[in-house]
Amino acid sequence: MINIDVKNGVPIYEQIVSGLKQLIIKGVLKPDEKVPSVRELGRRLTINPNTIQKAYRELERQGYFYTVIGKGNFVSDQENNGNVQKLRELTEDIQVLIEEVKYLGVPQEHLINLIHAVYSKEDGER
Amino acid sequence: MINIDVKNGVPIYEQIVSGLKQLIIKGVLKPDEKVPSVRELGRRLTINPNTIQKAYRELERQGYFYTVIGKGNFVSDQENNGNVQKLRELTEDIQVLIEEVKYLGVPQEHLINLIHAVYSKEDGER
Amino acid sequence: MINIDVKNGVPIYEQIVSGLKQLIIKGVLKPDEKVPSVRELGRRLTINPNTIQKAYRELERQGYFYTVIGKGNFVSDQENNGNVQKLRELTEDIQVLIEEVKYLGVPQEHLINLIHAVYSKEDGER
Amino acid sequence: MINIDVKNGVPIYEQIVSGLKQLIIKGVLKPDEKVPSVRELGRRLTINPNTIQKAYRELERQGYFYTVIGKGNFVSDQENNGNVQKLRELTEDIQVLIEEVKYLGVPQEHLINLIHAVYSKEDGER
DNA sequence: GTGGTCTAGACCACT
DNA sequence: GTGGTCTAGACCACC
Repeated sequence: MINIDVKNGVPIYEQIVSGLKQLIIKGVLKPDEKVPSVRELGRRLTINPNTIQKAYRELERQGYFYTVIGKGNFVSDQENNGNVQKLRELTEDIQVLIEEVKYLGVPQEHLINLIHAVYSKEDGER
Repeated sequence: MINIDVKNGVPIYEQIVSGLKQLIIKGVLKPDEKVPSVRELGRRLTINPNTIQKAYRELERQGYFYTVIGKGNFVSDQENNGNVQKLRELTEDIQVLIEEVKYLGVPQEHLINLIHAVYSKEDGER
Repeated sequence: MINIDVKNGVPIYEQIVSGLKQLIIKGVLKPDEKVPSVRELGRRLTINPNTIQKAYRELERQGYFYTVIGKGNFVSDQENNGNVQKLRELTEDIQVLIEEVKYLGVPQEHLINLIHAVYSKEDGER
Repeated sequence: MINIDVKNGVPIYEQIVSGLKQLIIKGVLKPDEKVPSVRELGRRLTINPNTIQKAYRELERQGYFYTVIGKGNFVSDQENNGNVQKLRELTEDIQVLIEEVKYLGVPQEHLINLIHAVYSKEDGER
């Protein structure tokens, strides 16, 4: 489900965050679907549940999860998300990276192709 | 010159790295130009010179600086930098971000405009 | 474990780097084995942990270590290390030295014997 | 005559030392030949004569130069050099490097070929 | 003056 | 407990 690489220096909880985010973005996990419990996922990845817990809280903070006490964690629907703020940050990040690769000599066609590629990809089964 | 926020969680030396990288990319600092000495910049930002040192070594490692012992640090020329590896990583980062904003509902025209905007901007006087 | 000479001009952290590299090469430290923590080794050698840190980061950069935050440092497996660049540099270093001893009158048989000796040595229990 | 690269971090005086050593080893500079004065070489390389001076002193210490006061510096003849000590150090350096490339997977034939190549090369005009 | 190394001691993030 | 960051202050090598 998610690949964790303990050797690459990236904190494990962050790898879980981006891993789950990827699954949501690719459409593998769909809105209102239940995600595994912290203990369950901890057992599967042989990782301390505390670490999973931390990742889940972060995903909730970022608006990808919502928690129902006593029931578990679920994937948020992105429709009604006050995501203006997040979008601005992401766009800014993209811009900084674009400026960097431009400085390193990448032609803009290369980037446009990349965008086309991403947008023409159908997200699995979303 | 650079704005440092000591309490936003991002390590100070990383903020210096990205700050100076920005100045180089924007063309404010030009190839072979001398950058402030570690002590000088440390004084200006009221930050310990050791921290500046760490940032400078990182910039050297990434190919943006070169050091002449006893003289100072200088901006590298980007011409012949074996930057294939770095470019691949950057492109991958961009792709992940693009996928994320796509999921959040950003139309691809928006991104294409962003690219055009960046590429039509003339970098100061580079 | 490692002998440090603080007054021979060679930086302490470099002595630690080559010392540990030797232990790895000789097979005393094996892949995925944990190495002493920075504090622990600092205590043993009565050297500041920061200095050990610097050595460990260098070993990581050279591909001999990997770091798991919160767990410790471990010996890397050398299988898939993009070490082409490193190999070229090492070979060049060897060539320069060979030219130098040749000039000083060492017969080539002497060097060939040296190579045979090194290659017939079994590395401990690797 | 000698190429100095101020950008690569290697102290300039060391680059001069190895550069001149190379010229001697390759046979370009022959025993008892006079080498340029510190001021002359400093002018040619646009480098501070103090730095050249330091390099010359180091070459004298290593037995490659001898100084005649009031006349200048000359290339030593290697015959009557108490070079046992130096040879031992060089051989040890070579051995360490050989062990390292062996660990990285270089076959011993590769090294033997390297030796043959160096020894079959005729040193220009020595 | 410049960068490079080292120490002592402190605080934080990760597991 | 582990590594990662930061400070303050010191000494050395290089030019």
